[in-house]
Amino acid sequence: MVVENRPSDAEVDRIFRALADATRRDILRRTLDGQASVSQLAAAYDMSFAAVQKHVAVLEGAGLVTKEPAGRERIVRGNPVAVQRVRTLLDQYEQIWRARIARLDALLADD
Amino acid sequence: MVVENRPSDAEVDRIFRALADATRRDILRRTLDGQASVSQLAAAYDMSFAAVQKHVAVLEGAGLVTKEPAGRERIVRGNPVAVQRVRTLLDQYEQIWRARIARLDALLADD
DNA sequence: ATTTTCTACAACCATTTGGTTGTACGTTAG
DNA sequence: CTAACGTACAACCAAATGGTTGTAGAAAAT
Repeated sequence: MVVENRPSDAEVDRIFRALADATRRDILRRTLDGQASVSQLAAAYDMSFAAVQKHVAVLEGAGLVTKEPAGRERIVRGNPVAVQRVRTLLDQYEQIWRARIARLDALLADD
Repeated sequence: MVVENRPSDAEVDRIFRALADATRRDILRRTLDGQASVSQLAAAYDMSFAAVQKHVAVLEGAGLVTKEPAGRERIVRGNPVAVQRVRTLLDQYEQIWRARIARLDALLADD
């Protein structure tokens, strides 16, 4: 059974909003490439630990990343399923456009 | 010659930010499906004309939409090329994840 | 046992965002 | 010509964003 519930507007808002920041996109890249603790991530950026913590929270709130406790650390992992879902969303816009082109083609066809 | 210059961080910020609002996503859908004037768009939403005008401006700033004068109206059209570019961006995240999986597979292979 | 490390969270601040109303101006209709 | 329409733009406002510092607590290292 494929769950694949259609995401709500608010969820989509959160996903795109999370992606609308270069630091967060970089965190997503890193954690898709391999897991990292919050402090390891924080070391990579020229901002406070708390700021990076917030960025991770935004990504987590969007479902793009998961955070799992491991001793005193929190391990952050990129969520490939969520990324896939965003692509699916974008596909829908392309479908709309292709449908329009198809209609225009149909108009031009002299059958 | 394929132009396809890699978009800057700021450009990507603008694109995702533009998509992080349900009204703007709806405007994009409509204008990919078929052109519309700003006032036609405004009639579709429960907010002021000026608010819709701003949403269109955000989409235009992100390159997701173009605005062309036609008499006293401004015709808004969705830009399929920009949509395609966003998809390409998302693809890169998936590539990163697939590369990781490939590495893990290589580790497990006992050759 | 003490200190250090990693995290959580609150409080604060400047800037941006998403909305409003109001004014002004070019374009089309009567 | 005058009125109505479509747009642009400024000014304003509340809320959200992206950053900071500071405090506190749990886990690990010495």
